[in-house]
Amino acid sequence: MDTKTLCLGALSLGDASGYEIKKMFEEGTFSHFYDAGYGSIYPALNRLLTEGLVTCTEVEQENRPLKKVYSMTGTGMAKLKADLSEEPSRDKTRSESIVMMFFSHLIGSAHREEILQSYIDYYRKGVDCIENIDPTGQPFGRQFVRGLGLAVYKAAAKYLEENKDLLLSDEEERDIGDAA
Amino acid sequence: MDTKTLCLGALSLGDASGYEIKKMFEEGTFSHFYDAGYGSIYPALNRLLTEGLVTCTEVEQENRPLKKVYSMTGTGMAKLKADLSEEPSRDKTRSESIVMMFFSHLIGSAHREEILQSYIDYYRKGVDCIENIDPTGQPFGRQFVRGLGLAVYKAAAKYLEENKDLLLSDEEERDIGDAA
DNA sequence: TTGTCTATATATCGAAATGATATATATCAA
DNA sequence: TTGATATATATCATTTCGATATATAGACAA
Repeated sequence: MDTKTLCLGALSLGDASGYEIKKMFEEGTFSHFYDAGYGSIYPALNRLLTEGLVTCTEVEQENRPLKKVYSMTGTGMAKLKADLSEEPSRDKTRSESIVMMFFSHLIGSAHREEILQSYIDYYRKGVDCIENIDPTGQPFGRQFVRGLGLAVYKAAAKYLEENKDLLLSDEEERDIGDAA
Repeated sequence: MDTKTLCLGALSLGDASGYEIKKMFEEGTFSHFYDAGYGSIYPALNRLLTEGLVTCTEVEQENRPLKKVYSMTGTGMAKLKADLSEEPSRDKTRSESIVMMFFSHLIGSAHREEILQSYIDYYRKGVDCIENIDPTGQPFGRQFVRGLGLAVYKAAAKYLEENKDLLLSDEEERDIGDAA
């Protein structure tokens, strides 16, 4: 599974431009479980075009630049279903915030507080964002994923808030303090 | 922050070979918050060598191939601290399992069950793995991260187990069933 | 003996992704 | 006029990915 598959998935929800698909990854439909940027979305859409899995229509807009709207072909839908029927590979995660908390003995306490507060905010905003999605009438899988995101984000926010003292307390062997 | 920084972080915990560092990403120290493979670890180590941030000693072993053990230099430690003191970029996540659950209306019910069960097992194993790490005497940040991982993994496993009916129930508008 | 599997090790490569940036069409404020 | 914002498409040097290769061993089955 690669960005092509996710673009097909996005288009299975309705025709969209590259920019709109990026929005879905950014702070929308897919944001809490799949990450992709312009540098992979546009090449993926071009590959899908070349392979006949999507079609593309240029649309003129008022007060806005020209827009390319992509649609799935029947072959594209078949490919999406085939990809979804494979064995999933393992989850991939990279969190610089957690790395910094792991090595928090190597950084100053002001930075530590900053990272922690930003991370709490990130999860609280994520909870709000997911809660604002109305699950009514959506496919069961989509409702399930919404609930999973909520459960995880709430648990993370709760833990971060309740255990901040552990992260922020000073260790006797810390070799840099507020002087850093 | 890139794989070089994480390799420096790994070496701040003690000298190690490329293979041992990979193990830390795979099912060890970093596995639930930072992902990296051989294809990025070895080039990163070579770049660190070129830049004088690590040194490397070849060690002969009995019944085992030659091993290259890497150590941090003082410059390497300074670089690690500098990297850890920057603003963290946003978390990156990719979960094919969740993608498949999101589009579960497009796949057969046997595959749905399989994915769900594998995902529950994955989280349950993660909980066991983290619980087996003894937090005693570790830096507070490391203890904090262990607790965060536990909180999140438990919440995910709990949700998955308690809501499996939602994912596995049939929708009237499903256009493929067990025939796929 | 060969093949397969496992574990410990280092390494590589074509394809994909990254992060930053560029460009374009608009609007608005300083 | 410049800078910021929003909507849009696109690109590029660098890094990463996933699979694979190679090496040193040992164990086991055909």
